[in-house]
Amino acid sequence: MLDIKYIRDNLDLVARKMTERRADIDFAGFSILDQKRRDILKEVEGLRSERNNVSKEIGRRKKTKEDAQELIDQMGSVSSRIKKLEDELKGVEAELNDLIMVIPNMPHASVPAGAGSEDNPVIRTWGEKPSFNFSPRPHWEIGEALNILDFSRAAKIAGARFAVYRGAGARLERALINFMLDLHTEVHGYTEVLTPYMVNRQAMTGTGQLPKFEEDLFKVAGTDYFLIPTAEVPVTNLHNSEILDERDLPLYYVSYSACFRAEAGSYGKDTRGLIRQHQFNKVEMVKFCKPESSYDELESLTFNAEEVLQRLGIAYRTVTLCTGDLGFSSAKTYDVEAWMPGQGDYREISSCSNFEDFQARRAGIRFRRESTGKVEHLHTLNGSGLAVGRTVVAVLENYQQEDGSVKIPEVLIPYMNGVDRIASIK
RNA sequence: GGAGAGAUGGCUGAGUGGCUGAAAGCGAUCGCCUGCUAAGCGAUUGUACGACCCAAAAGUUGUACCGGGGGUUCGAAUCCCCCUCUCUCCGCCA
Repeated sequence: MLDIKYIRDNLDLVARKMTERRADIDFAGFSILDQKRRDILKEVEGLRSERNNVSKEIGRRKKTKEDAQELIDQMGSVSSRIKKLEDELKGVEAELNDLIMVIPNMPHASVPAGAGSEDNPVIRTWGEKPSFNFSPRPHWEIGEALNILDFSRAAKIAGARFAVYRGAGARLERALINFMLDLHTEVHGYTEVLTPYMVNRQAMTGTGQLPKFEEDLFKVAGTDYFLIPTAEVPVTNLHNSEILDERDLPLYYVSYSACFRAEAGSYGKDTRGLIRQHQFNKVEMVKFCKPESSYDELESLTFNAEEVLQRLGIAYRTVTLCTGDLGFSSAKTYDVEAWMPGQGDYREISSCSNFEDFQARRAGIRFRRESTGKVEHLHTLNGSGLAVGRTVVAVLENYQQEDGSVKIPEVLIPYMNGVDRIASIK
């Protein structure tokens, strides 16, 4: 969330940025509630102060056996007035909170204005798209022909938007997970964590999935648990309500997790294949850092994600999300899009974001700056490193051979127990 | 699932109705002392939200906060109720 004082002092700027983001926020209502809250607070605090003083005097008189009944009677009415104001205050604060929690983050000054994904500028491209002397097939055809992906049996046991991996397919998914985790822990300096896949409402609120996007989540019936849509949620919330030491920053975490998304509102989109599943695997990088370094950290985070594709030898491009395409909690996001020959298009395979202090304020994640002794909200970032299912898509489609087999990228061969090609047995 | 014990500041831990934002110890920071280190001595060691002041910072001041929520009371860390979490024992279980 945004700092309430910041909104109050920069109302016009915030309102303008929210329009760019296409977020419809009731700022007039905000101002009224904010003023009302402070008015009530002023009165109630004055009365509480009075009550504290008089109560002390009552205590003193009782000790010296003086009569205090008059003061006690007097405080009775003050207390009931306080109670009434406190109830009122609670209501106003709840309303104000409801409003503030659905205001998205402010886009960073470097984020280009735009309406949607078609306005995202490409900032770099890497690698050569493979050329085929046959027409490249989509991964679901390759995978089903090799009997390594099975969508119809997945539909039988779960439904649409699920997949069963089999044999070398399952091994490929696992190989990619291990390859990515090893790269980020051994080369890029991240600490691996393995977290719960279900979290409570507070954690979901901390990273911004709640209260606004509950319909995108799976909720576990009969409990107050939600299935995580990304490891960002448990990992970022690892430090919620903490004050970290400045010397411990930056913190780098990498976490493999299954991810669960309801995909409400995406009916008809990517209905075939592994691109859009209710459950998929992802290796996620999360950083906690000081405000002054978060944009440098965003660059290195994005390069860390890109390096996975470079080592796999898969062409990609990186785009900056424009204001209209930016996620709710993000101040700036780069999407890395891998070339997928079977789709004939670049597809998002990683999304790297700087949330600045937006999540840190929601989740209460702070650090103490040694030079001033003051606590400040730190900055959080995260990025996929990478979405594993989509990486399988990229490998199958980029490394497909005319005979229907799929070569295994060099770096994955050790993770595939020496297998360098997936071919159908018959 | 049953029975019991707990939750207090960076940590340990006192505190059973008012003088407690909270003893004491540890740790940390600064200073003194000191060939070096250690020891010793002294000081410091909240967070949030308001108000005042204000370019800002600083400062002054008020309120709240002892797991979370509600209640009793003139007054609650302290009494009562509900919830969450942790620990121990029994049962069950991968």
